[in-house]
Amino acid sequence: MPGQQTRTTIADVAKEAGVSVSTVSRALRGLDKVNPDTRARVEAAAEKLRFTFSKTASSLASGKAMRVAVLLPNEINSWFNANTFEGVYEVLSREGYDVVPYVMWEEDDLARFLRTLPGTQNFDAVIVVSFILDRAQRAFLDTLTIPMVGINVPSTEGFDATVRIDDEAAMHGVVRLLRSLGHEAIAYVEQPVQPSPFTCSDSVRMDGFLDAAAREGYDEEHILTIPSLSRLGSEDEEEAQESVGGEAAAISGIAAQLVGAICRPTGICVENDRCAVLLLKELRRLGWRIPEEVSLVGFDGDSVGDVVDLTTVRQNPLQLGRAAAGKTLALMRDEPLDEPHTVAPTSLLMRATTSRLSSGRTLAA
Amino acid sequence: MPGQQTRTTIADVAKEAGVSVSTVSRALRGLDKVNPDTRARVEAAAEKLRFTFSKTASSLASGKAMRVAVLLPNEINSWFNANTFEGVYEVLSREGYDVVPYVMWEEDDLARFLRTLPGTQNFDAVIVVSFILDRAQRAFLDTLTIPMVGINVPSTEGFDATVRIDDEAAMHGVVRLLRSLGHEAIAYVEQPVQPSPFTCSDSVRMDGFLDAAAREGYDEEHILTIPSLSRLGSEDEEEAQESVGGEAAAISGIAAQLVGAICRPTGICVENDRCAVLLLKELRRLGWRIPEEVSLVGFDGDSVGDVVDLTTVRQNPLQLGRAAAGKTLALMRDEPLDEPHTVAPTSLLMRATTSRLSSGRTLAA
DNA sequence: ATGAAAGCGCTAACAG
DNA sequence: CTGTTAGCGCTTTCAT
Repeated sequence: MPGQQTRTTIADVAKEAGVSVSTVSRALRGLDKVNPDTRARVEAAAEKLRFTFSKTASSLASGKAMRVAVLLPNEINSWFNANTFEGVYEVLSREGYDVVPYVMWEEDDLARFLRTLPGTQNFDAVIVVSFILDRAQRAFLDTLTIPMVGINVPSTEGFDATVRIDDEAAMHGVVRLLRSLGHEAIAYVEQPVQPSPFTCSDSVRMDGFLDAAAREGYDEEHILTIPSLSRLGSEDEEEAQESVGGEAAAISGIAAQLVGAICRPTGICVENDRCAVLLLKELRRLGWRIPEEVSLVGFDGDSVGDVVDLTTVRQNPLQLGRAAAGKTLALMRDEPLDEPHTVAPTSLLMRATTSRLSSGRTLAA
Repeated sequence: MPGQQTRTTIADVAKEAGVSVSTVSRALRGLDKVNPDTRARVEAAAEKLRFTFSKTASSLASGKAMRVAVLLPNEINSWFNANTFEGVYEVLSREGYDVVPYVMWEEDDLARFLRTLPGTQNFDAVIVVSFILDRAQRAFLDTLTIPMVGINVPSTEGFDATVRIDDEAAMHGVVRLLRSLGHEAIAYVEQPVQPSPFTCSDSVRMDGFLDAAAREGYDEEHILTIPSLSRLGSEDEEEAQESVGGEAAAISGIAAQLVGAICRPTGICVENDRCAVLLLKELRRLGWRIPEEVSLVGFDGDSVGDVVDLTTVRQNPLQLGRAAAGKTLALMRDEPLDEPHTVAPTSLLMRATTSRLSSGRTLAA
């Protein structure tokens, strides 16, 4: 049990190598203008003393935190968030940056986080994922001096760079597909149980669907929407449980709405694959023949869909994350960005949960 | 375009409030021994100046980094890693700690990381997930002064605390199940494509299986093992591709081995659910009737298994993460740990991919 | 190519 | 309860 072992500092190395601290700093950081011999001596001393820099001290002295914050809604562990984060991590960690996740549970968390941003150099950049910022917040971002990069944020305003997919266009593609398959009544299903009372940019998908449906000539009677429970203002706090029970119940509730609909939809689009596969299972259990009588389309390209060959809209959050990180890197280095705001592609993956509806064939009432 | 806006520091607030910096520090941190009036004045000044602390400066001065590192093998985005991380994050972020992930791709990364640990106070604690450390490394951990906490590490040696599931016991349960269902030839399948050349503690599962099989009276002819490709020393660098192609190919390779086995197994255990569902799909495609003729068991309790009602061994990495974080917190606060090393439960979840083998019934050769 | 010195923004004794 | 005084460990002009 040795006493409070005082950490070895750059000064110890300097003494050991017989040079000044500034020389040690230069040598160990690989800067030029250091005599090779000196450098070798310093490195040997550092090695011998098992010295490594204190990031904290370096940060304070240099003004660069070597740290970027990633703001995520609800959880780090959803398919989209986790993949996005991984992409960001991949690029930034390689360049020596720490990538620190911050999960926002309620609107207030975001506001609070943003408030801590100005004035102090805690981060070299902030990457914001999927949040819908109000006008005031976006204006506020403009006052900040560090790079702010958005991923799937509805507006580019306030951001130095953004990367996103085009949800509207993707939904339009889905609606066109359903129409071309002969579906005259369609439905959009949102993820029933939101993990927290946050409105994030997934919610633009439903609008995109409705917009596309209108353009494709569907009238109100032939469009069914099943919004998430939280949208309905159900304030049951029980719902945000970990237990899958709530989710299973919610899924069967959705299935019931679908089955009991006045104008029963035969073309269904679900907000994400995770939800879609559960609904698929439930609907089949209730006797719906998919894809013979009903077509189901997911969204994401999550591997859960592979097992059941779910037709879906694929996106690549890993790439989204990488792209955002690349832009962040450039911005931190004051390099010019040829295209600050980019749109990443999505693609319709046709698999086994969609098929042409035989004309004249209708579901029994 | 205002000039380099110099950040507002604690000194600015002090001046504004007409007090000393230390008073500001105390007031804003909520320490006692501060006159309520003074505190109010300071808070007003801080608010007015939009002041927030520089974490970096605080860390340097106080010696507490308020940051803990989480070391993860291969990727942050596997089911186990992501859930574990989320659990850790949940607990630690609530207490004001930054939780910083570090992904290790090769053995060297770990060694390098560990080397940077001594001497400098970059982290207040380190949480290590699933790594197998050699004797020298474990001994090294003992020399460190900050808390080291392990999750699913094979040996408690070198760690101040650990949380783990009992893989051996769980595998024993699986083997007993298969035996009781009447399976006389059994197989263990490892995840074919490892994301990186890392050996992490998942590999103890196969040993557990073999051990259990021996104890339950299976002889070598009736045990088939299909180790991961990387174990076989296949050095194809192509394999670590992102494309699912490699994985799909690997799965069908496994299926082929199973189908072509001299003593065809009817009870199969797969390292994890993700892999299991893919294999399930492929085996069914090849005409195997599961569970009527063959039983399949996964591992994890990943929600991918829900869709196909996969029988599996459930574990709860979220809880593992929370538990580890709790211990970490206690250690950082020098609180005593009543039980430094704990084992979390797993449970066998019987679903639709296992069933009793009708006696006398055999697969056609 | 190297050293001396002045901070970076804050905390933590120690006085008062 | 509040102010004074030293640093925390490193980077960075500015000399030399």
